Amino acid sequence: MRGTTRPGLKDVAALVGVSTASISRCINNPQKVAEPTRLRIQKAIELLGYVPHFGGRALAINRTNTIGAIIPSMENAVFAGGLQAFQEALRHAKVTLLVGSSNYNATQEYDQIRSLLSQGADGLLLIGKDRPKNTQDFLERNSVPHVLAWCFAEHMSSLTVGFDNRKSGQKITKHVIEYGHRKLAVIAGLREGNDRSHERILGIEDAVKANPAVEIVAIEECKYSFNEAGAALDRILGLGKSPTAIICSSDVLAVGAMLRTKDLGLRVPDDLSITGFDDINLARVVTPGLTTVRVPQQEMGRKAALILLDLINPNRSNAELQSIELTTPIITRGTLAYL
Amino acid sequence: MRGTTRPGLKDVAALVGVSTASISRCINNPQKVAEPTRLRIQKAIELLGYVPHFGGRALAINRTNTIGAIIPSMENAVFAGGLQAFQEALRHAKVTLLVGSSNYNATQEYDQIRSLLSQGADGLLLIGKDRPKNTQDFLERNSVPHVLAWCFAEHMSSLTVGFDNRKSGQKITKHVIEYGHRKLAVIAGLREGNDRSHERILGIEDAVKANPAVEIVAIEECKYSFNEAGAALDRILGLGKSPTAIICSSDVLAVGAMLRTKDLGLRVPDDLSITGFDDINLARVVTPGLTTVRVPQQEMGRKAALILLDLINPNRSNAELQSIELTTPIITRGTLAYL
DNA sequence: TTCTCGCATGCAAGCGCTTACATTTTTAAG
DNA sequence: CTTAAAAATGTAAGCGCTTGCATGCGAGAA
Repeated sequence: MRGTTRPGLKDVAALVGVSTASISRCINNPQKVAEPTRLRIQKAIELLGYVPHFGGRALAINRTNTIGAIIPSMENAVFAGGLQAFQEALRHAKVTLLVGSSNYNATQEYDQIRSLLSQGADGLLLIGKDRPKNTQDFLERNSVPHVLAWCFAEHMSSLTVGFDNRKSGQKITKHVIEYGHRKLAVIAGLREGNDRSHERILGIEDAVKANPAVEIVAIEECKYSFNEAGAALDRILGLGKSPTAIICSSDVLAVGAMLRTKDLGLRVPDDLSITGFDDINLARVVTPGLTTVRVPQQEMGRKAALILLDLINPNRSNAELQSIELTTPIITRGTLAYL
Repeated sequence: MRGTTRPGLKDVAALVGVSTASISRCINNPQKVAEPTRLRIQKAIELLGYVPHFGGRALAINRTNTIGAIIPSMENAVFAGGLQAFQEALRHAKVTLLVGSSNYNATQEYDQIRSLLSQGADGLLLIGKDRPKNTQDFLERNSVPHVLAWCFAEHMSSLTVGFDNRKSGQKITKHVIEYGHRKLAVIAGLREGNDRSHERILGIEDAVKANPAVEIVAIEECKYSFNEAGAALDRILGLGKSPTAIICSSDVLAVGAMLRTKDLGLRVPDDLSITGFDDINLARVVTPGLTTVRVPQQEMGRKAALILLDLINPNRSNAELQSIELTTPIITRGTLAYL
């Protein structure tokens, strides 16, 4: 806020006729101020529209009550949903949310981390667990309180709130295999610097290896957009290996593939089965409904917030906080056919 | 960042053997420091992992390089998309984004405004133009640099970047009427405290009034969720007035209504036409595709960011900034039938 | 009445950084 | 080599807020 100088503590103090200390106390420790004074002060604050100056406060208490979150993309509804829940939980604790997005790019993430910290973030929410050494080092050297969401790992220096991407990938694949599919193809997000995508693929491979009759005829990586997914589908079909099911590592990809099948005149699931991952609104809305893996976005957001709030709480109970593993149920709709 | 005390300007100064002023200058005005000194300082900064203390800096320069955005909900993809573009533009200017959400609630919005400002936001992005007097007053009295998106108004104390919701509502309705529909119903977001919804409804009424043969048989308001929209559809159909088209003030509502028609065994558009508003991914993905109004989310986000950056620029050209009006094309897909 | 104690309030010292101004060093002209 | 101007660096005064400590006050105990 620039331009006119806003009212400061001393303006309020002058108006009320007390010292600035009392005003400050009235704001931070109301019970330390006598009732009548408190009321007069509150009235004056209201009247002047006084808002404490952030820098001053931050400098004095060395704390900003701000938490940063860096997500790969706001455009994917799955992160937006998690972020919404995260923010909601922070709001209740009067903590503000700083947001950055990394575009699935490690360097951008590193920059954003530095940026958010230099903006005074008391703690950080990050997505996923794999990051380059320099980023790791930075977090450790500065002992930045942080939690990782969208992943789960027990023995790690960071706390995590999420699910096991590999197991989840395995689970949906088993499910597809149980439906009788033997020739599978995969459309996944770019693995590079994206442990979620990477692990989901590993999980898919786990399930396939466990069953000699099953094979993966193609794995295509692409960006998270309908069109890219459509192109990936084209490449897969172009191979002529005729898979009966396409396992996608995200709903966006799955829906992109479905859209493309429609253009090609193929029917889902009669000609081709498709599964997704995330269970965002899209999955429910396409026809037929997308069989997918539900990711507990809200729960991750909310729980991550609680842990983070605890981590940055100056007088926190020294009880050790634990990583939290959540489950990822399979949501059965219509895109997966029995063979 | 808490815990270990981080290195400060004087630690760096001590290490290099110069005054803190030189360090500061080296960071903010490198050209004011002699080459060799500069190199030694940079090395020391790197070595210590020094990051300027946000509060101190903010206090000294009275600026945070932070901009706040308060959107009604992150869960609606239309805002998420706008926010993403907004953040992207800010990032290029090295400005950080603070986010709040209001849940379509004026009081929460007011709180968030205060909160973001007290977090030091230099400027604010808000959605829509109508807000209670206390909020307006607050913005003015503190002369908060801000821009309003998702709306357009020329003669207003605030700058706007968006489109005319009323005209857009009128336009889609005209379109529906041109398709031969005479009995219309409306499903809209709660008008209360939501000028976008309100104006869209007014626009719909404008179009209807212009044509005596056309009537609105029902207007139902509800929250932005599939289920609420479904319930609204039930109420409308329960009236027995058999409208031939439902105009929805948002894609989420339209898709919710479509989902419900499917459950009821009605066919869209054969039995009932439905139109949306926003043109988010959902609209493209449902079957049949949703005929809707495209809202230029990215463009609004990006342009709002540019204006805001200009507004908070301390040495800004005094060229008057203008509100920007964008167009909202109608996207024709399959949910609107010729009658 | 006098003394104590406790509560409400004021005083003033920083928190880490920037920057106008003062001082020193370097550069270049004569 | 002198000297003035320019460049580099140092000094120190805040920015607005919090908070330990000092002060003042009234109430209850002796």
